[in-house]
Amino acid sequence: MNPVEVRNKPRAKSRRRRPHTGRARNEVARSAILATTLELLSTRSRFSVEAVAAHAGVGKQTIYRWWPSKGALVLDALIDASAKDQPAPDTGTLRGDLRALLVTTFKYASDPSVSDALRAGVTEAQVDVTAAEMLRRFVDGRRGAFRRMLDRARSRGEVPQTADIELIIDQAFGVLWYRLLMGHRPLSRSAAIALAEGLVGQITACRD
Amino acid sequence: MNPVEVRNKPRAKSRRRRPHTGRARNEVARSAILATTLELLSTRSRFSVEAVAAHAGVGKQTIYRWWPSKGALVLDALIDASAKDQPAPDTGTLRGDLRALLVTTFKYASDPSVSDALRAGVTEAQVDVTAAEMLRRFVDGRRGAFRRMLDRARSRGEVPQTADIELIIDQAFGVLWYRLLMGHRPLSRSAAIALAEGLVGQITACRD
Amino acid sequence: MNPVEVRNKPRAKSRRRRPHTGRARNEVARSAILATTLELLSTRSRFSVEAVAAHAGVGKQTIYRWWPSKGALVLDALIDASAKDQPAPDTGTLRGDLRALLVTTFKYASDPSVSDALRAGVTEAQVDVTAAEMLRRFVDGRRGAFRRMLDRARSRGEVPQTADIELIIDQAFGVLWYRLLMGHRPLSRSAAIALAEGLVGQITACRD
Amino acid sequence: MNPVEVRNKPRAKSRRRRPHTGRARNEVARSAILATTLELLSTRSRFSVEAVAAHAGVGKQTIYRWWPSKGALVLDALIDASAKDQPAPDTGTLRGDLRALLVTTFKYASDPSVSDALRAGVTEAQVDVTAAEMLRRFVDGRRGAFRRMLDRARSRGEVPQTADIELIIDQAFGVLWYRLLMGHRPLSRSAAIALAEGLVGQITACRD
DNA sequence: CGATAAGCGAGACGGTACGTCTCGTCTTTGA
DNA sequence: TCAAAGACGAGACGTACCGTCTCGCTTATCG
Repeated sequence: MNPVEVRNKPRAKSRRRRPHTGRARNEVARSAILATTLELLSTRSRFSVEAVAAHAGVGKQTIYRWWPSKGALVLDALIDASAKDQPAPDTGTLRGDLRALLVTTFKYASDPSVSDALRAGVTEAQVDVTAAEMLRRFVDGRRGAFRRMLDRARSRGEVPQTADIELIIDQAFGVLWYRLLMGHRPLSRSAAIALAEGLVGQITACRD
Repeated sequence: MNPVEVRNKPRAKSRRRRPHTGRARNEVARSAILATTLELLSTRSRFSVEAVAAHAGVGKQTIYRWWPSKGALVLDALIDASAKDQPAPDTGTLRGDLRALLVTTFKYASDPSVSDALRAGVTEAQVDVTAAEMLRRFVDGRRGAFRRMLDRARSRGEVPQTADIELIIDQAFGVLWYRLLMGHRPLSRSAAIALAEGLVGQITACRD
Repeated sequence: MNPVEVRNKPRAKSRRRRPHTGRARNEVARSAILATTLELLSTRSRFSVEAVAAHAGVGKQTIYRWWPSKGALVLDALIDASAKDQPAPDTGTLRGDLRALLVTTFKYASDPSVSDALRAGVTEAQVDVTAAEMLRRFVDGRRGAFRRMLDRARSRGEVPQTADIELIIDQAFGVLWYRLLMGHRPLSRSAAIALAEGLVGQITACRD
Repeated sequence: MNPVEVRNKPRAKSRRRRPHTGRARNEVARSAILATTLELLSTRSRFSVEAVAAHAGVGKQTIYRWWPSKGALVLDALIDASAKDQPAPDTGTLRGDLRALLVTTFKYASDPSVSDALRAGVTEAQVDVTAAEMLRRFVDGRRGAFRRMLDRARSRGEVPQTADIELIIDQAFGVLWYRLLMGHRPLSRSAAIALAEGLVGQITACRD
């Protein structure tokens, strides 16, 4: 399942002897809700929990039983969607890895349904603490993959000790989110490649 | 006053002979509304047009007469606030200019009241077309200042022809917005300096 | 409960097996709304749905869920209030019945809270179609009682065939509403008695 | 001119030495306002002062300079319209006079534009004190004509001393307003005649 | 197998805010 | 000095959602 999912409602009082009684959670409903969420986020109409419930053929309470707020639902849909995403390959060189990761990430984020979810996610996170925490975990996960890639390159001697890895990561994802939110320029493949090239130059320039 | 302001309601058909009749716009109300908007955005309570009207001692209609939506108001307050901002100095070198601009910009954006307005602005822009256009103009203005600085450096021979100026700008503002929205790391002075250093390295690395 | 009440929203498609789903209507809220409506109509301050909601401790939507408009609410409150009203007795003679009915009706309509509701009801009905229909039903109900009384007298031979019963009723209620709305003269007991006397004279004068 | 008109706004400060300065009152505007008021009351759209001003090509303040409130305007339009109404003839008999007066009055009140104004007038009077006073004067004027007619008949010996003239008048106008406001039956010529007949019967029945 | 304990679709509830409309007042400008 | 134009503070309108609370039902698990 999805380990990031919020599951705070049940388990209020810890009772040993009876771990669970009653009807089991309906997995069909769960995935219908998440799928509908992504779908409604894509159509640029106003997104509402009410609409998700109606469209997914589900009671509103079934949503609020498992997600504490609208923002949490949006973030969970986003996380759920990105779980299917496969990791970038290990090409053996910093330039190759960086290029592969950025191209993959830009391609993924520029898918209309994903980009709408990303936009909605960051929007909700500005208003909803739970969503903010979930977004933070999501972002940290993505940063982690990036960091592992750079650490691999460093162990191969391709990254000098003086290089500020976190700032490199900030620049990579910064461009992604900035273009996503402002829309002044697309998340194209060529942009990903140019960015990779620039960051390689920046990293190697640190050698001096 | 502010040239970016939305002024769509009056003046549908241009008539020569009578440029304006009726009571003039109340500038006191205008600035009270914008000031209150910034103030309410800073207090992390839910921001609403209703609250702005009440707090500014103004009728709700007076807001809607001049701003087509909540988002437009937020963006105008942001633009109005940033108009007071002074430009970064011309230091004569790429490194100096870049560092000065980034330090100034980060300092400005990390002011609590400004950062809340920036966050709210980008949030509203995701939902409100007018706000999106205004944000776009705001962002373009900022990018313009950055671009002029890089062009100056290029004319001094500090920037090679192969350097992708737009991408450099995206990286700079990308880090700003990314940290602002995710909050994983502050917009510190040292971060601005490190970023300037990295971008200088990236630009000069293009020489090869 | 009240058969005149508007109940248009639910039950679009008749399904046998599940006559009702979802939370049941809150009868406490319903009567609080109607009671508050009457109360606010009595205080001669401006009557508003917003005030009813606030004063009854109820959400505005709860009012609009059950009443299609302000006018419908006013009329329903009026109808609900008049349902408690008891019928006039059967005295055995036209003069007695007529006098009893008019005295009762005038007394009822001159109660300050009722008269304010009646005034508000007819006022709303001039602007609101639903309210107009409801007022019409209310008025028809009252006319019906009057007509049954006259029919009883006719079957006793006290009312000639030539008498225009509908016009008699119009005269009786006409005086009532006219005095209510213009306020030039009160709905006193003596006026009711004099009116009864006059109408008896008019009815028996038809014998010639 | 119209003696009933409210003229409270000017004359705020009594200055002797200069009985009149400035531009004289624009009679064209005055009648345009009243005519537009009647016209807008007839079209069953929502009637507003703003609409009257726009439609009459007049500033809103020009309306409020001469009429203290919306209700006063409505009532004045009503009074102005009914001033053109000619009096019923003196036929020499109670039956003839009564019939003539009722037929005339019903005919006048059933004119669509007049009936809409009457309805609006009584509606406004329920909410607006000035309108209420004006309606009262209007109603008293009409009652006066009726009363003079009955007094004439009484001096001819056609009306016994015991007859309650005010109640007779209440019945006549009561039927008018009641039908006007409830709309259950039209203000037809035959109804006027039947009512006249009934009231004659009622008056003469008092002789016993 | 029956009792108990959830989960579920449906939908009413108290609220908050939206963006619109109109009231009656105030102010500017041209005639 | 008047009148048109129109901005203003105020406040109600009716709608859209929020997140919560029932209702009557269905479905697991345990004793």
